Amino acid sequence: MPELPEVETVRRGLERHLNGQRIENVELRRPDLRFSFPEGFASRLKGRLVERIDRRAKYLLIRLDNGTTWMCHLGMTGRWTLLGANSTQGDDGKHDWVVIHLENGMRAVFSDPRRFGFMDLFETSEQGQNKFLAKLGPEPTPDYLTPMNLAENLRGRRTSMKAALLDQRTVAGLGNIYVCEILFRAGVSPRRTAASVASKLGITDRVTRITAATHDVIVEAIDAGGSTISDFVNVEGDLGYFSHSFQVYGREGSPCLSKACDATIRRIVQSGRSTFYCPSCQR
DNA sequence: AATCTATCCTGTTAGC
DNA sequence: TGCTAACAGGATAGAT
Repeated sequence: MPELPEVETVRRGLERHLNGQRIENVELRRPDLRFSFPEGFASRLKGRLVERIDRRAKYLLIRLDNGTTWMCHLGMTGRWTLLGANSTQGDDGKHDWVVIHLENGMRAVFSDPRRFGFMDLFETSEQGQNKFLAKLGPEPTPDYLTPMNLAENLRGRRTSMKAALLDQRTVAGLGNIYVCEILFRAGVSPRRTAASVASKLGITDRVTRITAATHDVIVEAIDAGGSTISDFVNVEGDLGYFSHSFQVYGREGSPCLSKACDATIRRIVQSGRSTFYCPSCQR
């Protein structure tokens, strides 16, 4: 499944192949994915030049030459594949919903079996008003996420730390796996309330540790994504390349990997999602 | 106002 | 062996 580093890898791959290319034709093979495509979607893309591609959280933002942005979210199983003019490789057909025909004869194919992905079009100048982007919190990188603004976003909230970090208004782009890993590295229990982590008095040790753990996990994951998936074309499967580094995710019943800890990783359900944590290391 | 729950979807896997 | 049920999860709408 595409996690943030894979979205970033896809961004780089799309940028490499789509930048400067004109969209010659767009095939829409169904009227919706997670949501309906916007009105006139295919015709509004047709004839446009791709200027560059940005990313915000897990959203791909494809900038077109007429001042519009084509937004794409990969959902759970969304994938872009670049195919040469005569190639059918990597094209399973069954879940290929959007086919972009480029001027140079290549095709960019969006497939998504579970259809949790979605696309949108908006005026780039009105990006701040886009409903998907408007409420997002800071990116999980040092330039944006600081102990100060994390503390502000947690202060007074009665919800659990797990739920607070999954909330895209707290930090943008974190998913279930990352939140589990971040809280383990920070040594903070996922069950602890946000309010107890960010005291009224100011920045706490826990806030500092969560901030640093977030920066580190994201950087490592992006590096792992970048090094493992070297070429975006014909990406192999959805297996988590970062998964070999998991300390807690999916390790229920296995020993904690911290030195001198003999506890067992536990799984609980919070907000309808699995949480993995070490009851001894995370307090 | 904040926070919880159900919903969407289907391939994979665990259990009987 | 073959069936069913649980599970995965981002973001939204609606309920509390």
